[in-house]
Amino acid sequence: MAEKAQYEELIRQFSAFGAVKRELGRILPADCPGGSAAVLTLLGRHGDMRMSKLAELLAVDMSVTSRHVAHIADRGWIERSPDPADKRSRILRLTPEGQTQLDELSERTTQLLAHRLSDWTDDEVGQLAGLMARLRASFDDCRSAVPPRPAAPSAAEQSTRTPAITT
Amino acid sequence: MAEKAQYEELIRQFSAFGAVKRELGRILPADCPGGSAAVLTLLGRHGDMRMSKLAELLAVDMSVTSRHVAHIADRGWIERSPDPADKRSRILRLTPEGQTQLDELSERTTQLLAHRLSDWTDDEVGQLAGLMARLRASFDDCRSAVPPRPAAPSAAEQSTRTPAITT
DNA sequence: TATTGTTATACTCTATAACTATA
DNA sequence: TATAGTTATAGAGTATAACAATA
Repeated sequence: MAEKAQYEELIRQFSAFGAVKRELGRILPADCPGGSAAVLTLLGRHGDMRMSKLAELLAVDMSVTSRHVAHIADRGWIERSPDPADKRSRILRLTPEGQTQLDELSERTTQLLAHRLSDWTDDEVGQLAGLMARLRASFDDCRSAVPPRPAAPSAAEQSTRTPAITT
Repeated sequence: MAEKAQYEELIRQFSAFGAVKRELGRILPADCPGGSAAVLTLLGRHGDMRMSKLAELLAVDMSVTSRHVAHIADRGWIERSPDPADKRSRILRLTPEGQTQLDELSERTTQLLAHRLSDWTDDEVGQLAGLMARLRASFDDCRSAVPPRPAAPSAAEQSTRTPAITT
């Protein structure tokens, strides 16, 4: 358990991180904003998946996911095939054009980081990535562990989407 | 200089960090969104300053700063006094009410982090904060060092604001 | 003429709620 | 009745451009 002053310092760094995020956003292609880039990256990393799985990985509401996905589908970067096992679902898959776009994204961001972090060692980059991964994990763990009722959180409580109205 | 795969991993962590940011945003008081909180925090940390200095610390355009500042001034959390040395400028200063609001913010965010990072050591928290500070510094350095003409970047190039039209 | 700060407008990301079509 | 996904609407953050007051 750390000191309060350390948490305050950490919060300040979180806030300042926005500037880094914005600079990375500026190098994106015109019709591929951050949300689209995130979807392409996750599909490239984890392979074909359903909307709900993608929403979970993005850690945003399904409605948000739906809009990002529609945007990149309009541009032919992904295909949405019906899921034979469940006609409500759609399977998302990168098209060759999507892969090309993803390669372009990777090229640009990698190049920017290579410039900006030219004096960072391989080990330091790994440390930062590792600590940020652990940070995310610490927040994820608590999302299911903390809620009011300590026992067996329901599927609805863990869901990333707007709860349906239980009339 | 690190490997391309490491940069890609780092980018993924940057993207996932949004979930942490959003969770922190959810605990803010109703009339104190993230932008207002950032302004209060910087004024508490660095003391009285002018709009332009604040915009630089926030690393956003002055127009954005102006809106955040207007929001918290409307609530009586800061005073905007005319700068005797330059009548175009305004000096921003936390009011006692602003300090109270800032204390409340600090209390809430500290408490959330204490919960989420309960299994992090003091040293680990410090490492993450340190690496993020260095990350920001690496990006800042390049902002003034990289532009097209290598020699003596003009004031306009370093400014955080929309350049005036030079008619 | 240049700079400080404000305002108007537009774009991106997000969440909530209501809706559909399946299950 | 519950779930997968879509769409409409609203709120926050940001950037660009045009503007007023002052240097």
